[in-house]
This record gives sequence, C-alpha cells and structure tokens, in this order.
Amino acid sequence: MNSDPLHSGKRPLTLRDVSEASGVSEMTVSRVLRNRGDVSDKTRAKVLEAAKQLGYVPNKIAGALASSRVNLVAVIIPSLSNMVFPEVMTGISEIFDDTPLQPVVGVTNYHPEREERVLYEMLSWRPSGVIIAGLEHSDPSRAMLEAAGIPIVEIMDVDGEPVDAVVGISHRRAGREMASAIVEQGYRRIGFLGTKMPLDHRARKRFEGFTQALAKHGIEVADQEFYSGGSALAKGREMTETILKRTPDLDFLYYSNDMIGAGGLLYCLDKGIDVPGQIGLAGFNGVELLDGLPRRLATMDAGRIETGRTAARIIAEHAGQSSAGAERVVLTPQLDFGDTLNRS
Amino acid sequence: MNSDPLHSGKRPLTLRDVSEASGVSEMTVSRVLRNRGDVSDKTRAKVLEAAKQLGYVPNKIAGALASSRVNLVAVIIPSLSNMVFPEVMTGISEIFDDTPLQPVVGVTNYHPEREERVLYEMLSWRPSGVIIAGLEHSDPSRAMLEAAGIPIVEIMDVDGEPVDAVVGISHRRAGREMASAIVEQGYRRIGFLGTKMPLDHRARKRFEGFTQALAKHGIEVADQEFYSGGSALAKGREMTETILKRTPDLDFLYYSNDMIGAGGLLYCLDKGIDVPGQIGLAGFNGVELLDGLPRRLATMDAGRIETGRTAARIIAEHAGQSSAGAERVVLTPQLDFGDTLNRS
DNA sequence: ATGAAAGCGCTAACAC
DNA sequence: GTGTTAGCGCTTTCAT
Repeated sequence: MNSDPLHSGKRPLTLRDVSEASGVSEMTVSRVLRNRGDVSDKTRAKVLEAAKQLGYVPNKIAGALASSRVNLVAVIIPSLSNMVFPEVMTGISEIFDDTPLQPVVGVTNYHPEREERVLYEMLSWRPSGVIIAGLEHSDPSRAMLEAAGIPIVEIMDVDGEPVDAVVGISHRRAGREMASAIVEQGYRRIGFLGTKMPLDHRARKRFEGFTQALAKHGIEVADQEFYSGGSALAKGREMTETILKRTPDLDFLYYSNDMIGAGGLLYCLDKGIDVPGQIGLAGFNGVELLDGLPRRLATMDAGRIETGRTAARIIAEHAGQSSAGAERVVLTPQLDFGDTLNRS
Repeated sequence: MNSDPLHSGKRPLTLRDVSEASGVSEMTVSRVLRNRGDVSDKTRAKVLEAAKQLGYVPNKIAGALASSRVNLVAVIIPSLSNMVFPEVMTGISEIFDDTPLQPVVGVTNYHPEREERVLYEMLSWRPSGVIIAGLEHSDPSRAMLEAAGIPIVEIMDVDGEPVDAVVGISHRRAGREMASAIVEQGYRRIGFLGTKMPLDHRARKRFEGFTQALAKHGIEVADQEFYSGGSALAKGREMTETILKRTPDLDFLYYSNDMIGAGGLLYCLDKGIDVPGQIGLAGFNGVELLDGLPRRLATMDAGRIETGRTAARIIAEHAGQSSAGAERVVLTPQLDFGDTLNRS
C-alpha cells in the first residue's frame, strides 16, 4: 500500500543531467531555469534546449528544502459537495493565478479531528500560508495555527476570535437581518428548516441571530425541522411537507440553505400554495441555481467569491512573513427579496 | 508577491530540537515519529512527550527528499463548478483515507495549456501517481505523463488511447444507448441542447455516438442549441424556449447535462407541455439534484464515485511502481428512464 | 557571467 | 535498541 520506489528503469532526471547535456555548470542551469541572475543569451539557449530535449522537470522538493521557500497555500474547507466551497476556491484561484502561489485543498467533512489531521499534514509541507474555513477549531488545531509562523486567514465567518486575519460575514447578523425583513413584511408564524449538523457553526450562528431578532419582536419560531444526508432538494420537499402538516398555520419558512429552500419552493408550487401570499420563503447563500427556478427564492448572498479573492490577496501580500497582520475584513451579507418575501 | 522568508522570530522546529529536548539521537527520534524499527517504550514515550511539548511538526520536504517517497497523488480535473468532479473527488478521498496517500487537486478550466502548466507544477513535486480526467492532452502533457515514471490513471472516458491505466465509461456508447432508447419509445423529431465547449471531449463524444445511432435509424438531429456561461438551470430554460420556438414540432430534447435538462423540464412544466407525451426529455450524469424535481428527468449515470474509487485503488496498488500496469476498467453507463422518456 | 563549496532537514544503510 | 555517516537535488554564498 505504501510507496516503495523500485527506481524501476529510468531514474528521474536531475539538474546534473541537464548540466552534462548542455556543458554548463549545474549552478548556471539552475539560474536559467529560474530566470535568476545574469546569464548570457547563448548559454541560456543551450540550457533551455537541453532541458526541453531531456524533458527535465525540476524537483521542487529539493528546491524547497534548499531555499526554504514553498509556494503552496493550504486551503482547508469542510466539504466539496456544497457548492459554496468550490465557489470560494474559484475566488482564491483567480487571485493566485497572477502569483507564484498555488492552493492545495484539504477537506475536513466538518470533523474537527479530521481538520486536525489535514492541517498537520499540510503544515508538514511548510506552506506559505493557510486559508481555513471557520473560527472554531480544536485546541491542537489552534495551537498548530498559532505556532506555524505563517500568514493564516480564517474565512466565511467573523463571529469569534481569529488566530490571525479573518474575512467573511457575520452569520449572526445575517440571521438577524433576515428575521427583521420577515417580520417587517408582516409574517408572524415562522418555521425554521435546517441541517442536523451541530458542527456547522455558521448555520448555528445564523439560527441564533434569527431567533434573537424575532424575540425582540416578541415572536418565537413556531416549529422547526432538521434533516441529514440525501439530496438537499428532495429533502427540502419532504421537510416542507412534514412541517406544514404538523403546523398548518405557518406563514413563513426560513431554510438554512438555498438547496432545501428550492425544494420547499417547488413543493409549495406543486401544492398550489400561494407564495408569498399564504406562505413566504427564504433561503441562504445566493446560489446560482436559484436563477432557473420558476420563482426567485429570497436569499442572502454571503459573497463567497469575494471572500476567496480577499483571503488570497491577504496571503499573497503577506507571503514570506510570519503572519497576515491580523487583518479583519467584514463583508456585508446582501439580502435579496426575490419573489418569495414580499407580502404586498 | 513571492515568498521571502524573514525567518522572523521563531525558526521552525527541527528534529534536532526534539532530539535535544528529549536527549535521544535524531535518528531515534525520527524512528519514533514514523513508527519505524524497534524503539523501547521508554524512549518512545520521552520522544513523543518532547515533540508534543514543543509542538513539532515534521518537515515532509526534507523527509521526501531523503527518502524519495512522496505520498501525494496529483488529481487533475477540468473544473470544480460542475458537481461531477467533486463527486469523483469523494470517491478518491474515500479510498485514500485508508492509505498514506493524499490527493492534491489541480484545476484546468478545460484549457490544454492550463493543464500543461498544472501538470508540470504537480510533477515537479514528484507525486506517487497521477489521476487525470480525459484522454485528450497536448503533446507536451502526454510526453510528461509518459516520462513521469509513476502510475497514471486517466478517468471518465475510455474512447481513445490511454497513457497507462484508464477508468471510465464510453461516452460514445452512452450517446448511442440514449439514442436507441429514444427511438424505441417512438420519438422521431429530436433536438440536442449542449454546452458551447469544443474542448469538452466527453460531451462531444456523446453527441457523436448519439447522431451515429440515430443515423442507423435514418434519423437526423432536427435542431440544436448551445450555450456558454451563466446558471445552467436558467440557461436550460432559455435554450428550451428558443429551440421550441424555432422548431415547434420537436418531440424529444436531449441535453448534454442534467442541469440544463432540469431547466428544460421546469420550463416545459411551466408551459403546461405534456412530458413525456408531447415531448420527451433526457439529460446526462445522474446528479442528485434530479431527485427533488417535480418529475424525474431521464438520465444516464456515469458512475463518478465508482470511477474515483477505482482510480484511487489502482494508484494505491501501484504506488512506488513506475506505472499502473495499463489497467483498463470500463464502467457501464446506467440508463435511468425516470418519468420523461417513456411514451406509453 | 560563471563556477565551487556548503548545507537545507531528514532518512537509508550500516555500525555498535 | 540506538547512534553515526553520508547523501537526497537543489539553492545560497562567495569566489573568480
């Protein structure tokens, strides 16, 4: 199972091979290949020719060890199945494309122990920085981040104590704002539908902000429903049916993500329920998918691409330093009323 | 922009630090940390204590250079936005979780030049293997793969000449089978809707297989429509509207992916078109999303998770060797008639 | 503009 | 069971 080099057949090429093939010293070959220092056009050409001829690919492991310079940036996220994270990645890649930096992705599946392992593994490659989702980490993880001596950017949440820099929205605020908008529109019997994920701290914070703002208006969440696993769209349908059967007088449903919200919307339309007259609906995230639905679900955009871009920019600016200077970038969640949150 | 270590403040810890702190030789410390060779429980304990105390994280760069063993596997895919690829990743991670191997993702955005760059970059870290989507690569890319001297697995397509091992379905066959099923159900005026991506070879092959099989029945694609960019679901709606306005007598629409197919389905239902009586529909991929739609879109599952698992297994079995032994695993695409391909 | 020597932090191979 | 020695393939530094 483990690797066990047979050094079978062809040994990987080294600088020395290029040096011998071109009759130029290893040192000068190295200079040419890295565009460093002055090299005459003539030798440069000779070297490049030889390198291409042989199909030489530099060994970054040796290079990194010698220079203690690694252009990798660890990006640690909970999942790839939730489109939110690939979108953040898009923003990150966009910025790194103009730099020598390269993102390396690690996935935690929302497990703190896995986060710990992934982080340890990535730090052992001595990356130039870390971008990591969330502010909640196990003690060992936090200790590793603090001891790493490289720029750290925690993303997608600002409600808590960052290790170093932080970029994202306040999920508590997002929850509060959604609650206010809903109440302002005159909805009173409000149901909440979410994922059964105690470790999704951002969803939890949104819910806390939500209930807190409702409480200010003397309103309590009238009913709630949680799910785990399976197709979010299908689950959204099922949960909506369940909650409406149990509590038929609900006049608003707040979903913890757009996917289950979309399922709920499709269910309501199927059943001929008047949306947003009889029941209003809202989700969270502003996913692209919503554009194609029969009606535009109200949602709140968390600015994921921008989050990715900003985090990457901070890392790029602090590459080689021992921290990201504790920068703090708070993005504002954008409420989109769509067609399902305007009882007019 | 580039990293430029200030060696600011705390120098990263080395084995030597642990050695000194524990009073044990570097070599024995190394053995303890890697669980190699015999070490007395007493010294083991001392070492582990010291390492934990200091917060030592081994330097894999140095380790890899010394042992010429790198437990990274390069995984090169076109995109993260299309859920198909994260799903393959899921299969890969699942298998690697039980091994010391770690996937490292590179994204090409369907650009051959980008694929070249990403591949070069990854190979320069001397990974234990490469898993790469597709069989079409630029000449330099192919040369690099052939010269790498490590196991290579090309995935998600088997129609072509693999470099080494290959795992996936035949997209030509998938196209042919879908065409046959459609014709068998009595549909005759068939439209095709797809992405405007000349470099998506798998979509192209499906289309080729599709038209070829239709031709055997003396049928030609009656109309086609292509899109690029934007929300696939919304685009599916638009394109469906466009093609039906232009060619109102179509009785079947074949979409190159489920997302635009779902958009088309929603459009047809909106317009009160009888599906599958008046018009039949089919997509491709078997994405989870389909489960939540008002009607189940016909589709063809390409077995992405299984593809990921199999590719990872092949790499794991051949780790340390100079090739994957040219294994060839052909998966069978599963046609799912859903509710939109049965004119009964 | 080019080259020679030293060493990055670890592990293989061999002593003891 | 533990320690010693010599590199891994590059880059840094200093000489020429």
